[in-house]
Amino acid sequence: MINRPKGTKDVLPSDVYKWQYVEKVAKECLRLRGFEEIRTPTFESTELFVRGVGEGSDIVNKEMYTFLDKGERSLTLKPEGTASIVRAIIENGLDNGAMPLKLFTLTPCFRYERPQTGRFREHYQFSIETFGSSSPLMEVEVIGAIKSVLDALGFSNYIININSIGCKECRKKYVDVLKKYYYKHLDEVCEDCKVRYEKNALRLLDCKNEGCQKLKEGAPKPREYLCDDCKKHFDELLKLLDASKIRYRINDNLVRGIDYYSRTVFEFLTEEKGALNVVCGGGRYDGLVEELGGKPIPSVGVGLGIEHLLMLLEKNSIELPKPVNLDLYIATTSLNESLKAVELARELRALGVATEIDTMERSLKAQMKYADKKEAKCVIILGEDEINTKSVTLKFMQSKKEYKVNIDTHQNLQKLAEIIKNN
RNA sequence: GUGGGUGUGGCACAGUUGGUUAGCGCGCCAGGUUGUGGCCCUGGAGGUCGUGGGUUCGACUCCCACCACUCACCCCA
Repeated sequence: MINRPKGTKDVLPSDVYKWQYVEKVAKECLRLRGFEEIRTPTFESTELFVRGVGEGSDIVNKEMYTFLDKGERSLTLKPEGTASIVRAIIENGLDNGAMPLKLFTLTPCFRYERPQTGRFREHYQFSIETFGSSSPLMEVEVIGAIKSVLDALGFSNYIININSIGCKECRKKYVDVLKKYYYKHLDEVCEDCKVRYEKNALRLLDCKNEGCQKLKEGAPKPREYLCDDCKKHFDELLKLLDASKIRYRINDNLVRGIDYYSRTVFEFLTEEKGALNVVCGGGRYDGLVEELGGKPIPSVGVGLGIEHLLMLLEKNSIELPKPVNLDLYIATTSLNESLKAVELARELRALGVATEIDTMERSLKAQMKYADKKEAKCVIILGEDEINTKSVTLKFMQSKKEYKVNIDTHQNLQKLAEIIKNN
């Protein structure tokens, strides 16, 4: 027995409609705001992520699916979506086009980590990426866009947390101060924090260990060390959010795990434990395009995990609308009848009626049961009488309403299709 | 990478002082009026009890190892 690889998931027919619905809603929300879709490869040169995501990050250090292809090229399955999009922009010269660029994408992401609730080795990320604006208006645009998706799905059980970690310059100063503060207490701090101190000191701020909380409380915060420009940017952003009636909470301990963020970082947080507590997260990454070899173009983006979102919707008892998959089932009990059914089905499908016919040569009872299981909207039994009189009884499974309909002319078939659609 | 939990037909489970044909529910297939579903009844298919060793006259039940899944941590969507 071959099983699915660890950390992957089968989306079964009974659940696919949820994915389709979320995708449809998300794409429509973004389209309404002038965003365009972009699609990039599933794998990229390893170098792209090493430079984009950051050499110091855990994603690059221990979580990437990296392999050599037969031409000895080092490739990596996307661990996140942003670097790939930035590469595509530079490579295709979109950075020379109209600004701002407002893009969205839906892409699988791969990270080699131990799976747990809401966390997989392959997951789908819906992300929004914008380029060209250094104004806080763009943060509001991006936050507003992803919020509109959640609104449209009826999900509001989150709090927007926001913070500024400063630009390269003021962050460097801040990290020095932070390390100086922690230096004296390194023996009191948990093992993880010791590692953080060395590798990524900013992350000291989101340690959840009980013993570290008190020290964390007293630690200096990024906002206290912002340069004038960064401070102004953040203040304006808050004003704009207020004016947009977007509710948020400043969280001085909010930092993010990917190196490319600058100034604004934000997360939509829920009450859930563990990985599920983040609905989506993002921020500004002004240096990334240049870092990857393009022009110095400022950027803001956000990513949302589809599996996360679906689990959260379920936990919040939010039901997504289930479409009618099958409009009509045509039952037959002989090969001759089946031949006629094939013909009738072809014409009705051309009229947009989702139609299924028997392919098992089963009894009428078995076929009715099957139509019931498949939640067919209605059924026609096509027997010798019907074929001879060119007239069928259309039965609606739920209401049990029945209609006598002639199937002799194309016009009558159109009528039949109308009846199915309108009931 | 670290720590905990669990592993019995497609799914959810019962099955312990170890005893000989391994059970139930749902699902699936067929039949119960030869042209009609959802309820009910009957029958059927389907399991080397995660895998490999060990203890024993005998193991789904005890021991060991491995594997898988799962939850939490690190990290992250």
